[in-house]
Amino acid sequence: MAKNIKTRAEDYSQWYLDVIKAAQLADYAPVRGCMVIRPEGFALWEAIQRDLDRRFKETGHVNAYFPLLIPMNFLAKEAQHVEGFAMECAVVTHHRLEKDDKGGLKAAGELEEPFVIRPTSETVIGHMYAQWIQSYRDLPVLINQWCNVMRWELRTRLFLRTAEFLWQEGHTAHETHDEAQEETLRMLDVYANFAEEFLALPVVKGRKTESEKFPGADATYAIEGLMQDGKALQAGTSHNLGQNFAKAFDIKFLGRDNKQQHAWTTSWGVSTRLIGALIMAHSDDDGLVLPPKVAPVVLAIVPIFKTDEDRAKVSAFIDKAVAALVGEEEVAAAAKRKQGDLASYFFDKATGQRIVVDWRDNRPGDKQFHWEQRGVPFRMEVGPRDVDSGNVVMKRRFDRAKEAVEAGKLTPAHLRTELADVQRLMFEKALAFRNASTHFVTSYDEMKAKLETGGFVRCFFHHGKEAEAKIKEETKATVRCIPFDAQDKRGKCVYSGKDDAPEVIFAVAY
RNA sequence: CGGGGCGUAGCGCAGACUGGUAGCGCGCUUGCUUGGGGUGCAAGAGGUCGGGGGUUCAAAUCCCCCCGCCCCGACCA
Repeated sequence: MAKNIKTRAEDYSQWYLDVIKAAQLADYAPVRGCMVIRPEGFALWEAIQRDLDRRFKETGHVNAYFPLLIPMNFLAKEAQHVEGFAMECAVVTHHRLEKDDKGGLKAAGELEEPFVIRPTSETVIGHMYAQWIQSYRDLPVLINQWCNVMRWELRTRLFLRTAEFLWQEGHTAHETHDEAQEETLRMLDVYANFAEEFLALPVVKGRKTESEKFPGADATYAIEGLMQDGKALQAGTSHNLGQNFAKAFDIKFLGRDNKQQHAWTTSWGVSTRLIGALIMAHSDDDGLVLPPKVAPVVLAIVPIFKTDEDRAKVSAFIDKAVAALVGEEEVAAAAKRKQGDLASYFFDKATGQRIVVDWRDNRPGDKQFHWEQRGVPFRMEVGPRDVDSGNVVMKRRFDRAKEAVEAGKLTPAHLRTELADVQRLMFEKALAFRNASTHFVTSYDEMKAKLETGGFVRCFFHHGKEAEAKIKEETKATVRCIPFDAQDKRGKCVYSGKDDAPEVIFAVAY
């Protein structure tokens, strides 16, 4: 039992924070609502970036960078957009500091027009697109940027909702409505595939209702995941912005028909919130559990020895095992860059994933907890007994399975197969949980009862601002989406009793 | 912004009511010991007691003002 982590049953919120702390993923920053992403946490973001960026490139997108500061008046140009974001913007009003009479500092140089720190970049990017797009020949524009944004949230939680967070935002411009719609759904698919294949997180794809959509969008689509406490988490969104931003920022081009017209734009994003999703979806009472594809360290080897003689014996055995896994060349390279008591070897150069041997002068139990809490998919114990028997003990983090493996079988192919198995099993486990936590209801009473226990509640519902607000008040649940997989099924609304309502998914969400 | 709570070592806290040498646990450093799931012992380092002012021979402690943080609510593509 981990003594520094509360159990999920005891206190789910505290468990979440304890897991983050124990795995050293993040820390609170000196500024309210902000976090420091520590190396162990940032490695997860890097893995996410690496894989997603490849998927963006494969769908024809390129990266660029737009500025952090946005003229305040830009935000006001799109009516719904300002409505949605104005309240949570941080504003820069001065451009320099000077000494005050108490030996401190005070803001000098007040700006004529304040800037906002970007809460999202539709406005500034729209402004630039207006200059770049003149003809249908300039379309489509398919740009993504990786950056930070700031939203002055009143209540924050590490990774899930922080005042500043890292994300990527794709912004595209197209010649026709249909093309923009196709792009919007294409990127939703990219997110869904990424979540399921890479994060082992099953998601539901669907459209947001009017009251839940992005301010300024014609339509918002999202992927929704289910966390272990039965709450839903929006894991990614893709917006069809229609011509709203094109009109607000004057993105016009001369079409094939020789007429001036507004472009059709989209935007889509995922954030460091995905790290929160990873933790909440897979981790257990012993700490972090990482899907192998995300794990910076795939195998941690814990040597066990008492005497110098044993140590030499164990060390020789481990050297051989590691060489079989990473190759002699990598062993030599690792020896050169080695610092401290952790030997670190690249198992996969393309992803930077490593194998570590923990030579620190701690007790073996300490080391087990150390790597366990960090979610490392496999741990291997090697002691004199193992050297003598020719077997090693492999421990699988995901389900604590323990297996004696013949040393000769420890090949890269074997480890890759094991990692792939865990990746698959983790997805299957999460999927089984989600399916077991999804209920179809036919009455409002039944819906309320199911929402009490958490999970996705599917039902026929005539969505609309008023009804949704009322239901949220009564149950805390919101319409997560109008799922694609319901196709065009129609039925009697659980709330109004009227016929011909579409199927939606309700859940209490983060 | 409304209601409640809290600021004392890196972290978690006691001390305050009743003013009198600033403490405990964890962590950290060093040494010995131990080593197959969080060993044990010993020695040691570490402090503007959130800030300013006041009362007093004397303030972490009493009084006044300010600042910050946390929880509940409002807010949250």
